[in-house]
Amino acid sequence: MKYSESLKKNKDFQIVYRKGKSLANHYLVMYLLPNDIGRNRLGISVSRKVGNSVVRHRLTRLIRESYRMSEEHFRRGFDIIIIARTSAKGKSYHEIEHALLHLGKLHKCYID
RNA sequence: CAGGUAUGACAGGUGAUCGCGGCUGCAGACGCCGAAAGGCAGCAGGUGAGGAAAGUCCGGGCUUCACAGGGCAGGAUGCCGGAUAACGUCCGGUGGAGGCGACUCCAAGGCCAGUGCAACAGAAAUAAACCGCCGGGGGAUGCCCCGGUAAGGGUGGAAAGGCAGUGUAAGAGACUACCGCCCUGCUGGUAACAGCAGGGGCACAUGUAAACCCCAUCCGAAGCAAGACCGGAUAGAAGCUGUGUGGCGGCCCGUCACGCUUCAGGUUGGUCGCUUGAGCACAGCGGCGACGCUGUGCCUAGAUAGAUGAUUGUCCAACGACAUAACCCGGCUUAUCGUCCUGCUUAACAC
Repeated sequence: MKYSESLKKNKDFQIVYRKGKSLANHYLVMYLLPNDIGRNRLGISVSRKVGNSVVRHRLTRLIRESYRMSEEHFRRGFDIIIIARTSAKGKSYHEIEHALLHLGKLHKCYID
């Protein structure tokens, strides 16, 4: 992705969980923490409770794709973690995308 | 035709746009990141999950522990022969069970080595007389006593081989024929076993060994977070001192190495292992078959928070099931929307 990379280390996840702001809707939870590298780092978490490996992979792909398609609308310089909730299981791309953008607007990091 | 049965194949196709992981080339260049080891951005080309990738139930390779040793304990397997690297898998047989049949199923060694267990019911459960039957004695009606009897009744998963006859007071392998069982011999078969002949009257007498156990065969352990290498950082304090600690799954030996234990703190980045392999395809030969041999051709994911997706057009049997490689193979088991090929079979029902 052009302006973003993925959040990998467990330690970074812990920091965002502890210090970041969180907002949620029916399908997703979003944690947000400003960083100082001028780029966004995206982490996606889908717990085993949601489903088996195939279900979890599909959800991460849908979330990543939704973010990628509207990447230029997000403000830069944040660590973002998206958590899929159990109700997101089996939902289509459009539903997931809608939920993600809704959260972005709530966090005021999404600009039309 | 329809049903059944066995085996095999496929697992949405295709176009456009956007996007992702390896690989090769440009390129041992230039640039960038990093303390270093090392790594990365760009363009082009090509490539990129399954029949079960799953469960992790077996077996093997590989790696390290000492190239892995002795004994005990423990575990696994269990008709015979073969295949294989190996197996608890597969193939071909034997025996048993089911089905009209094609065919399917099987934890299929040993309770005349020993020990244990067998609820309830039943008179009695490894031991037998409740009813009945028969004989004798007593009493007078519907019974009592003694003895014989396992053919009959009843209980049970199982009651001293079955059935028919002879026999008898009534009965009984007490005796006889047939069947079964056990023993011996012969014939066929590599063998499991089958067939035939002769003998034993049949035993300390039932079942259970997914009860202990016995017999035979096999098994060292831990796992790719295995392990090898490169680079960086670091801080100690207290205690114990040998019949000590660890390598080595449990115990005893044996053997090798070494100070050890507790508390506190810090670092935890990179490369390799990582895909050429008991590999795949085709042809020929050998074998009933599993499979083997030979020849020719091919290279077909390799991530490390983890790549196959999204949008849309179109086609089909039309919301396309189950389910995502993580060191690699051989199996087993379980999940699954459906579609199709081929062999074989058909009693009853329908035509």
